[in-house]
Amino acid sequence: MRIVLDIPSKALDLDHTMSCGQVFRWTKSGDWWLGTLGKALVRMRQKELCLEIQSSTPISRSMVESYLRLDDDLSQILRELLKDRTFRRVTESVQGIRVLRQDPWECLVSYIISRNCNIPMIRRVLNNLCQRFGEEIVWSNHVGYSFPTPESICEAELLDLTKCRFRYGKRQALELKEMAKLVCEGVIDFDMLKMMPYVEAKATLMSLDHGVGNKVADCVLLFSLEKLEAFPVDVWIARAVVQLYRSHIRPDLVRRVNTKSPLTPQDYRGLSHFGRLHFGRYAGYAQEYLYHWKRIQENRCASEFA
DNA sequence: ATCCAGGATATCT
DNA sequence: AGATATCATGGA
Repeated sequence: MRIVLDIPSKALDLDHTMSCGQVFRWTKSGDWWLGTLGKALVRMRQKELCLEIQSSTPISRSMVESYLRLDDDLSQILRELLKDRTFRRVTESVQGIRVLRQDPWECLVSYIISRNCNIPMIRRVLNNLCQRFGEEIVWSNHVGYSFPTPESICEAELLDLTKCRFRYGKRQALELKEMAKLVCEGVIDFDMLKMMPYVEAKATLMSLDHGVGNKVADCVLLFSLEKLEAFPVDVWIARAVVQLYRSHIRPDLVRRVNTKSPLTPQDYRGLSHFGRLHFGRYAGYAQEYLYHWKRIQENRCASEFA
């Protein structure tokens, strides 16, 4: 399959999009990115304005276009964000990032696991999880694993889950099992969450009380539940915002970020609220550009994807 | 050795 | 409401 990206609204930089820390399971070998979409093992590569896609089993063009959010008019989104002159500095070095439309269950699990971890570790743990509880997919010389279904996690033994070596072992194994159960029972209904307004959907996710706080909720909302106004805040975003928008941020918060003291819940609300207010309905897009820009600046993206 | 990474939560005051 | 302790991996 080929997708031609010959108009600005369809602009894309596959490398930046795959490596900017929103997804964790894609790997790059040569110029091909290899990953899974549903139960298909997929590889894609970009040459200038042409995207080439191959898969182990047939997948539809609309499935790929949806995943890459090619339905978003990127030139229009950036036109809105670039009304802020400061943001231009960011897009001088980072271009073509798209927020991906992830599967909500995979996204939820990924960000529950992500707590207090760096990206290589998140990748390792997720791979452990998929190898143990997903389905093996063999495709010529490639081997991959589909993401475990909620049912498979629901039925998993706690001891087997902990073998995935989560950051917070047994505690997170329990959280995943509880979440899987709620999804299986229909208590968590991702289609409902997609239809709710941002604030309501976020409150619903956080009220479940199984490892979803402010940050995880915002990531899941942005990356899988159509809330492009969500503005997740981690240490990198805090540093980027303090560096670029210092005058908008309370001095004591600036000092705490600069001294690398832990972010309090109020700090989170302050920074996330600033993001949504300042960048508007596409704050989540701005967030991804800021995040990747700051990590490149601090030299933290050195090839973690082999 | 110490510090740090896409934090959340229970338990204090 | 706000501060604090706890959870407990693995790389630099």
